[in-house]
Amino acid sequence: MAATVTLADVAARAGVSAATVSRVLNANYPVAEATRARVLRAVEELQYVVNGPASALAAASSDLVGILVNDIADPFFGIMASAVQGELGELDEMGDEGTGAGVGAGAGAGAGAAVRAGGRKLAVVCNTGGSPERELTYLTLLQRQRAAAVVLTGGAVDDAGHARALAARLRRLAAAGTRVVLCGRPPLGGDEDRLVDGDGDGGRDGDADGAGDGSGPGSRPEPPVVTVAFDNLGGARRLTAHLLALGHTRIGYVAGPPERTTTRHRLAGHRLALREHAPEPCDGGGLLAEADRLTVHGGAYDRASGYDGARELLCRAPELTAVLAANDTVALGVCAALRERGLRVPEDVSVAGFDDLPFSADTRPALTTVRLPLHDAGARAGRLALGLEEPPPGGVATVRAELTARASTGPPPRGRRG
Amino acid sequence: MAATVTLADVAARAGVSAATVSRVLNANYPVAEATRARVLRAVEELQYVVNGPASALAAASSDLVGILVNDIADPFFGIMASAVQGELGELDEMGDEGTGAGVGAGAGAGAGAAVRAGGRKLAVVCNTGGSPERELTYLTLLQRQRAAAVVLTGGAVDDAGHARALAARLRRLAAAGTRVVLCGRPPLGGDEDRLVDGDGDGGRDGDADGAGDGSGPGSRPEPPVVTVAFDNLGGARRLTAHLLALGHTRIGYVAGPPERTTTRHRLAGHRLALREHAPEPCDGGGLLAEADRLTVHGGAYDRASGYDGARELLCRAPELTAVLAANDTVALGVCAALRERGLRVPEDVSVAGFDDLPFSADTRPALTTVRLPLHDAGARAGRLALGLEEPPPGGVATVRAELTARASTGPPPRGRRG
DNA sequence: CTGTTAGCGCTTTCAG
DNA sequence: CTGAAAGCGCTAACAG
Repeated sequence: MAATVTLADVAARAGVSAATVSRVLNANYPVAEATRARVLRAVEELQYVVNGPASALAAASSDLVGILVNDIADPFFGIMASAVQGELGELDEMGDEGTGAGVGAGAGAGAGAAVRAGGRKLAVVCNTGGSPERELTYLTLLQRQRAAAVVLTGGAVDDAGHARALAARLRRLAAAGTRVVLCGRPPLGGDEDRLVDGDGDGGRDGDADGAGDGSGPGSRPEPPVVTVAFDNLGGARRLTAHLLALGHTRIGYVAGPPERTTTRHRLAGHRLALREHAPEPCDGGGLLAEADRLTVHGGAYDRASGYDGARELLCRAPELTAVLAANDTVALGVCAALRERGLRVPEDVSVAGFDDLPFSADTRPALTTVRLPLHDAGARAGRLALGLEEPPPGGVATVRAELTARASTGPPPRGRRG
Repeated sequence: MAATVTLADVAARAGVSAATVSRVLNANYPVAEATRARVLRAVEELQYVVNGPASALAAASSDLVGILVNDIADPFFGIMASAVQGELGELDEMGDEGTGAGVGAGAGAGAGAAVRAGGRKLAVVCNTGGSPERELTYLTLLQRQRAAAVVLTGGAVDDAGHARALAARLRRLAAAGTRVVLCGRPPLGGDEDRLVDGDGDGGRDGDADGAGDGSGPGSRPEPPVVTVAFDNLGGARRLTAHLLALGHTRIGYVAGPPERTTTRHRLAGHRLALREHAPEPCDGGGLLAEADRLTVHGGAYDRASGYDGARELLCRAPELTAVLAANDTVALGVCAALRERGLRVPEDVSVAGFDDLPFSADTRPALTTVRLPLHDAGARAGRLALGLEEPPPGGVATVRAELTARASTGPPPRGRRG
């Protein structure tokens, strides 16, 4: 176990002080070119690798950026995480190398990587499995590491207790200098619970379409937790409206786990559309009244939930002509269950998903869904996490969820029209 | 920005020494129950969070476990990563809490997470995007953090230069005490290049089944890099044999990026089956001779490569009756291209994938593929990384790749039979 | 069982 | 431009 080489070793070898080596490595201070070269050579010869903990301790900061996801095996998160990470990674190669060229070239590919762990961020993704406890745990771990930033992706668990605990920890993180951004999840202290007590922000977050540069100088208090949210409600509403317009009135809904914000918002959008459909109270009430019976909740956003949910729905209401799924993966399961019953999609039953994951365009029939700009949202979150982009006015950007009608939805079978 | 609270603050508040607080937090030393409670309360009141870098520096070790993946948006990696992480996460709650119960209960859910970041590992996944440079970079970063373990998943780039650089860095990591495990990738210094030079370890890595407490000081030889590999070659061979048995002889192959080990091994298996098919040199030679013309390489393991590849193949050899894809995702693209040409699967052309990702059973027609035990392999890698499981003899375990025949393959169209 | 005493390896003023 | 020195916050022997 070769005694690990330290800064001091490099310094000795290069015949300079540790301070100088540090300055060369961090490129944050002028150093004579000759000295610099000597140091770099020593680093190379000794295969020196900075001791992260030590430098983090001394500098009171680290280059860790944490990305929390609910399910790493789900492309929904994979795509966002990948986009976030992509933004961070782009700071590559010669940021402010000062004297430039020589170094990058001189080091050579393989070995170069060893030396330059310079100003690069270590983006890591943490899989919470959707558990609030693990989420908190990871946040603690990240806080412990003095992470530079944290990005939380995907819906949250909508429980007052956890929401409060989470908000508290997030604010503490932010206060400690870690940038916190929410991506694909509602703003902190969401809908039912303001939680923004002590902050005393006078004005409502009014500016719907802020013309703003948002860099409102000076006056802004603590760096807030910034959010890139999806318009789940709006998307779901448009999706249901699409079905309604096709003539469906018996619409089943295989929702996600009931405690998740994503589930709730999509469901809310669905019901909103239902309510809007018939201006007269009685009719609208009719569809809405049905809604409860036609909604089942799955235990996860997975294929199995879709399969089981659709079977349940079919028992409960064999008359339905359309099934909405919590997301595309769930929709896959719904289709499977339908086929098993000998029902054709969309001739007998229309099916729609949500998210527009890559495979959705390739299923047969191609899946009608609501497109979420996962990649863009993730990239934006990444930039926000790095402080490369001005936070949106109010700290919250809501990105549009676009109806993407494909072949899995069509008019209800003749004679069954609403 | 509330000045962060330190161990000393907690110690003062609890009226004990810093050492005692440390002992309580790490539960690695006897502490009087009363004192312990006092400390815990102080921690709670002060919302203290351990400074990771500081403790890592002092203890010369960290609780970071890195999982490297080629593409985090690909479920292939997501599933493995999730499995690895699952193993690490299971160490949860009261490992060796000593005095037991009281604490876990006393702390309360939300707050509990804050305190106990005890013996838990921080499993993080790093997305290399398939780039060898980024792989090296992440390894450096991880080494910098003195990671406890590193798991590299998925195929490698089969280039002598990179292989050497990678092997070198991996061995250095291992030498520095980081456990290194390869999952779904061929063993280090793989097929063409041993690379185990200068290490001068007298005895072979002898202790096959160390009765070991593992903490064996000093005497332990180098902890080897252990591998959980997939039998890509065997799987591909069985898959092609399946097609051959159905009567196909014009089999197209949309392979992955040419430089990847995974691509090469699968292709090798395919060709092996082709060669084996006809004992007579001339026939076998015939199929093999065709193979080159019927093989196209994609730039990635994605849908687009499948789509483009299939189109190319169709131009080149409209007579083919089957198309093998680099993996299931690629197969999706292949099917899309085929459909576009008005070709039915499997009536006109059979299609098969590889990996058996979750969606593969749900596509129409259900995809014939080769099932890889992604989850099991990941879990095993996780256990290996934690030292929870004895390394396999020779340090390499090869897991089977099983042919999973479904509806997307069938006999070639009448009159076109080989 | 608990306090004291040294550092871990690096960054960073502050002087040259 | 470079060196010297003083910690960053925690852990790990040692003594009590």
